[in-house]
Amino acid sequence: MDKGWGLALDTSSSSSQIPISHSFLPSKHNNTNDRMFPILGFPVNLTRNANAEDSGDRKITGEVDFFSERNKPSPSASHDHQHVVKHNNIKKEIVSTDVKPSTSNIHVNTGLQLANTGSDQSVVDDGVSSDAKNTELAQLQMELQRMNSENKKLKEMLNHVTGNYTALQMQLMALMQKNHQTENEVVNAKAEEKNQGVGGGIVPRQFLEIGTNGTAEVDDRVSNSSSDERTRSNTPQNSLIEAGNRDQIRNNNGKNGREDSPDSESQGWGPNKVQKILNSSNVAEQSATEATMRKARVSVRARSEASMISDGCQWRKYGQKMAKGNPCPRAYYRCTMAVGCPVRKQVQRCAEDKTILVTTYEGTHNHPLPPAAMAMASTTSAAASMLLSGSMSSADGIMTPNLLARAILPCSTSMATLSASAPFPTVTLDLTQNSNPIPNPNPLQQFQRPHHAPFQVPNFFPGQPQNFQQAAASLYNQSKFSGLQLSQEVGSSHLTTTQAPTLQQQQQQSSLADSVSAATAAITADPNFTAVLAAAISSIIGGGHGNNSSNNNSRSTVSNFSGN
DNA sequence: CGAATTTGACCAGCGC
DNA sequence: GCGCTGGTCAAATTCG
Repeated sequence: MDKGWGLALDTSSSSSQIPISHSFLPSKHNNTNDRMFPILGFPVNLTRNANAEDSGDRKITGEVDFFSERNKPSPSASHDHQHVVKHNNIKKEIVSTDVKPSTSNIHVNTGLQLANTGSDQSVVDDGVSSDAKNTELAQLQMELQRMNSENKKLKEMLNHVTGNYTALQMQLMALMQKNHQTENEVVNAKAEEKNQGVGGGIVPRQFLEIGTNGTAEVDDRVSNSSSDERTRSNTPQNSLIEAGNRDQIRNNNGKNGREDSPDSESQGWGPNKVQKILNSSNVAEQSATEATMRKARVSVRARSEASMISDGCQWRKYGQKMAKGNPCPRAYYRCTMAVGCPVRKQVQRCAEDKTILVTTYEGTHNHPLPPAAMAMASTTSAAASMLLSGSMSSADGIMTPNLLARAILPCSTSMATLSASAPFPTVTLDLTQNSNPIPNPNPLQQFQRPHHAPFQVPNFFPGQPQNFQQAAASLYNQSKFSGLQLSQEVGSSHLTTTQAPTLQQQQQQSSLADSVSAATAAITADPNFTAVLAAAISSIIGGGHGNNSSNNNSRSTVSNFSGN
């Protein structure tokens, strides 16, 4: 259940274990076992009270690392009441709390007590006067204090923003889902209205084929609703016999009279779906819409040694077949994160290169997604939307492959391809190809994340690296969840790399935002998608009756694409 | 013991 | 009509 959730943000901690931007983190202090956590380069006891003010009530004794070589105390200082710690081969002296404060025994507001000279300020071995040293120390102290408070503010801001971001993300998902239903109702109402005009409650197939080419798979799916209408009114068996209704047929006429398992019943594609459809035209339309979306497929090619990439969603395998022309079996999975989620995926290794795992997604999740699943879901969903949107309405009826390639993976040269000959409109995101090493001016650059070995990342498995760049960050981050492994080579050559494992928390904190942001930035690079997205968003904002632009587009343009 | 996976059977579409 | 293929189901099996 928790697969892929390992990087979920935890901003609820009441302790001081607040993830800090790794830019502040020196690589040395990476062992959290010692309860030292670096803030602005100054290790501070992690267990301090988070509510403590920055003033001296956070006195930390014996766990304070000295912050600068230049502040190295005089070696001749008395050690009577001092802890002596060694760090970075520098002997540092820390006054214990029982030392009375004095002008020479400076209290740093972070709780540090610097044993600069202690009572031995008269001992100055470098010829600098104690006043000058004290002045310098005071300045450093002030600076430290300022940076500390700034750091604290930044942390709070970061936590706040991250929390808001996650919350908004979930709200958006919920809204989209809700809007989807509302839209279906509207479409259904219009359809019924027109049905009455046509008469007999029988919807001519052409009515639902907004596209002119007429034979699109999607149209078949869309016509499911009309079939259902027909079933409701006339119930001719043969009226059900058309593409996309075999499951319903099986359910109605199934010679085996199979008892549908709760599982299959719960699935949007289960045989009992027809009963639900018969009971609710809204559901029928919704299923039709889902079917429409489901027809659009997004195939992701990535190198992986695992049998399946876990993309943050929960999948249940329901079948496996040997496909023609491929010695590797094809596995069928359905999403089990929510009852009735229509999303399914096929996983198969590439016949030519068995290190390449081809995952084909189909459908749209009808439930909120965990953050770990957001990246992949939004990426595939966006690709599917583009596939079914006006982006397809180019002169030749097929989108320029590189357009989508650039939109989804802007850094790539031709990582995304479209298949018009396939039975279903399919977009393939190829993450296996080497992209050109030319530095990419893409804004996604800012989303580059350091990459490290798969430390503590669940479901990380060894795999062959892909040399895609930062624009694949949308998938890069999800890959950290999913187990797609990016190479160290990638990380080192194309992504900023540091070696401090303590960056994990920072990565965790930022990966979600980066992931979604990167995907968003990448996807919205395409003006066509931007238009679709804008329409979708405006429909959401406008009360949920505009999102059908996407679906209408789907219906109207996908036929251009099916080509069969 | 429940959940997940495996696997053989079933079914529809499609081409011949 | 027949065979092939892709997709799905569900009983049997395995796994945790």
